[in-house]
Amino acid sequence: MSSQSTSPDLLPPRSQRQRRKEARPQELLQAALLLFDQKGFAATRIDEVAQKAGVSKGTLYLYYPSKEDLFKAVVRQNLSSLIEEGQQMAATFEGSSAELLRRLMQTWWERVGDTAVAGIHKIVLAEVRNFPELAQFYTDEVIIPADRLFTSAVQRGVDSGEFRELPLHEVAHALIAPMIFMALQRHSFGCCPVTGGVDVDPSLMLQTHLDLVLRGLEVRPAPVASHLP
Amino acid sequence: MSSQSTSPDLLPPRSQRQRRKEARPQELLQAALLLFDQKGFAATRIDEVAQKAGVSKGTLYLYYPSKEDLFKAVVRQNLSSLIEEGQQMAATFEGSSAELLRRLMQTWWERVGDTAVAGIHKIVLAEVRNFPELAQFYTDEVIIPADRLFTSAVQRGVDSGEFRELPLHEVAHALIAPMIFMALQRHSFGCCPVTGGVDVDPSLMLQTHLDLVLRGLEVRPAPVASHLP
Amino acid sequence: MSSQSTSPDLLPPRSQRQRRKEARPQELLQAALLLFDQKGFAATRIDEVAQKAGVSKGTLYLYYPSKEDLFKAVVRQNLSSLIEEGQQMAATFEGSSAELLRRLMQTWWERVGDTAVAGIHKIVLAEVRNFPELAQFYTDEVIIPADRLFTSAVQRGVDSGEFRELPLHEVAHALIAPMIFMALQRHSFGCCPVTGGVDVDPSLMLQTHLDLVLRGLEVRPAPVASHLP
Amino acid sequence: MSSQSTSPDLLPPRSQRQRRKEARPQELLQAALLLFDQKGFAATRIDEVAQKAGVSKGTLYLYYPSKEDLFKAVVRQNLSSLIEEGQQMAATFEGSSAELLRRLMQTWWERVGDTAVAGIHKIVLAEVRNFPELAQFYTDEVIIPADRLFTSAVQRGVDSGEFRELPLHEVAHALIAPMIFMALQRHSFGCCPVTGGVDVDPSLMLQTHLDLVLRGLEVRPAPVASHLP
DNA sequence: CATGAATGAGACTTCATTCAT
DNA sequence: TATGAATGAAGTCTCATTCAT
Repeated sequence: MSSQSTSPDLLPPRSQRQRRKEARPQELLQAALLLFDQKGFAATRIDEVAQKAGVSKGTLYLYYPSKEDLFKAVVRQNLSSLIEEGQQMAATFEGSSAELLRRLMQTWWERVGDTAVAGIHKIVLAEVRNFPELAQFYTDEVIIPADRLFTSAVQRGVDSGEFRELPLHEVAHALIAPMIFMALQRHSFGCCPVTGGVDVDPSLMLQTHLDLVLRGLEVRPAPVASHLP
Repeated sequence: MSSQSTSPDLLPPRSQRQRRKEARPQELLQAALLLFDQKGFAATRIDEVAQKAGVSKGTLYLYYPSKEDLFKAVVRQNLSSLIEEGQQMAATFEGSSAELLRRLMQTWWERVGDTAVAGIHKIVLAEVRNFPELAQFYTDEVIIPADRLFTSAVQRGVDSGEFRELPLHEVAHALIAPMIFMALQRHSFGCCPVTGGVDVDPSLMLQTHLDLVLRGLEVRPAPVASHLP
Repeated sequence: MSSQSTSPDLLPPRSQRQRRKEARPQELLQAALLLFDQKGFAATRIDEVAQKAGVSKGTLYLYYPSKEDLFKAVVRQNLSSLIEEGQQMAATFEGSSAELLRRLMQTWWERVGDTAVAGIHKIVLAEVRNFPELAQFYTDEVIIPADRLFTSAVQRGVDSGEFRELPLHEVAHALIAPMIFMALQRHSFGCCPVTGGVDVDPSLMLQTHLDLVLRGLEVRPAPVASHLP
Repeated sequence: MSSQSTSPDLLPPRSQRQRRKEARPQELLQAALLLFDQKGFAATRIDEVAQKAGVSKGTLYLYYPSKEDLFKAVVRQNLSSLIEEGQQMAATFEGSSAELLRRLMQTWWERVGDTAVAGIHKIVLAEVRNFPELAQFYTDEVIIPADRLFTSAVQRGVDSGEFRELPLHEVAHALIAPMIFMALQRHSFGCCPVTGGVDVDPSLMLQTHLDLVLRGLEVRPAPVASHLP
């Protein structure tokens, strides 16, 4: 006890209440993410989010003053940070550009496509028209940074002579779209499995897609020159 | 009856009311399609659909006993015929398989991707979880036939030696996903343009995507350097 | 029956439903007036208004799309029409201006001061700050026309040489303020009678007030000239 | 204890916390007065009062166990002293009764009409029905003493032969009503100025009103023409 | 004494659905 | 068959009050 008073830099003892308060945002965001993914934006009830986080409705409003704000917080926590991480990785990557793209997409699949986070994009696609303010927010916070990340990686390959010259945005789009789309599909139909559904294996899909597209990007010698190194 | 089928212009004169009565389902489905596309399922109000179709709310309920039934009718009307048409085209197509794929996708873009019909898929992706019965319905009615159409076209190219051997479902997925995804994107953000949004040009995108994937599918001579370590 | 078809200008038979529909606005406005007067704007519950009018909450919203709109309708029905009536009376009045003022104020007391309508002004005074849009509405719809009515009557007296020249707005204010104030007082304390309250008799008050103010307005001969006709 | 009362400047030094503790009720009442005036009773939030007073919501509840109690405390603090002061002034006044009334009303305007205190009366008028217990309280504490103050002053004028004999309560009412009413008006519309509002100048109003009423009160020689039909 | 996180009843408003006409 | 007035459950959000610390 006396040691505590002499070393104030030690964490002061936290009351249970304080500890809960600090954990609240995390708990609320996690509950919100799962429910948004499951039901969409409009169909998710604030009460349900609060209940899933173990608090009352009023408490949720203590932290997020509206449903839209709650959604924005979920986006920020789950996507903005991830994109930034990807940018770090790309900036320091040393291998080939094809390899960089493989890594970026693999990471994206593990961290987003295969998790509830993918549901966020689903919501945006489906409901952004009814909440125009969210459209701008998501564009600024996610679409533009993500596009920048992928176009940079493709540009890197073009600069190094590894890739052909192709329209950057469109290539980036072609790269990520199948993955996002597969994620959407799985998050919609995947949960309540239907009989006879078309099963696409994600890792096989990822591999096939990369195989296709990276080969398509390659600069390759004209067939007659194929025996040159 | 036979006289009617042979001389449709000799139908006994119908009152305008009768004629309208027969057109009602069409008008209602059209109105519903546009509004579902614009607002999604939950946010579309029955009143608005009725109003757009020029009838009262009560009348709509005469034809479709619930909102969900209305939606199912919209799905049925708008997608089955299209897929069948594609199958016809594929069955009688004479050119290369690459060309067939180009045509299929071009057609899909014109008839679905660039129209309100694309909104149906958007809704299904986003809200099917809240209406599990629709998942099975949509799978049977749309997903499976569409997958069959594209896998057949790829298989055709493999059989003829035009394409490499690759997992069929996954290739089909990789083919259509970027197009559907672009359609979704445009149907969400396209309408309420945000500042700084990433603009993807559809026909450039389509061309780029086909360029990439068809090249990726091509069987090509193994590079001479392939036997090096 | 045949006579009906030949004389379409007779009122068509109304269903009970139709009759109720036509009476609804009246019933709702009456219920709203009483409750607004009793409880104020914020403390009046929409449910209670609907219940008092014998309909459900949803029905009220069919006629008045928000609480503020309901309030505006109450104002329009009860005050705008009354002021217009007063203007008619003033325009055609033939007696002295003092008599005109007496009549205007008598009428005001009977139709407003002594009825629930007085509660409307109470609400505006007390709560208009919280609903700024209502301030403009009430100013345009009530304050300005009422001021015009009274200043005109005073001006009439000044023009005819009956009244002294005094600031018009201020005189009008001095005329109506005690009446309004008495109405407010009675509508607040009057209902739940307190022991020992200061009882002001309305008609005595009205008479005294008019006696005071009209005498104050009179142009009177300087005392020395008092023996002239 | 006795030493303290004789040398108040020698109070043992108090910690700042102690001093603030003693000032708390004052600060809370002041904050409450301003907010009640600005927003009315129902629309004033306890949080806001506490925040304005620089304490937490819980602390406010330590001093005033409910919102209603807080309001009663505000009434008590702000009105009793003022009325008493007026009574002092009236009791020792030496000039004419007309001059006394002028002074009383001038003072009232400066100390109440033009300050947030006027808002208290506004609240009482508007919301006392929802809190019936407050009606009795306010009558005893404010209405009766104030009435006594003004009726006494009028009676003084009547006794001295300066004023005509008229019903006392009603004259008192006619005297103060326009002032209170103007205060109410200004406290409602004054803050959020509406376009085209009817502007009444307070001092011109006060002067006009006194001019009218005091002239109306004057005993004056009967007109010579009074015996004509 | 003081705090402020937490509560939960209750407000306004919306909208799918029903049903008398 | 067609209407549209009426319903009432359910949703988002507010705020006076409580209570563990």
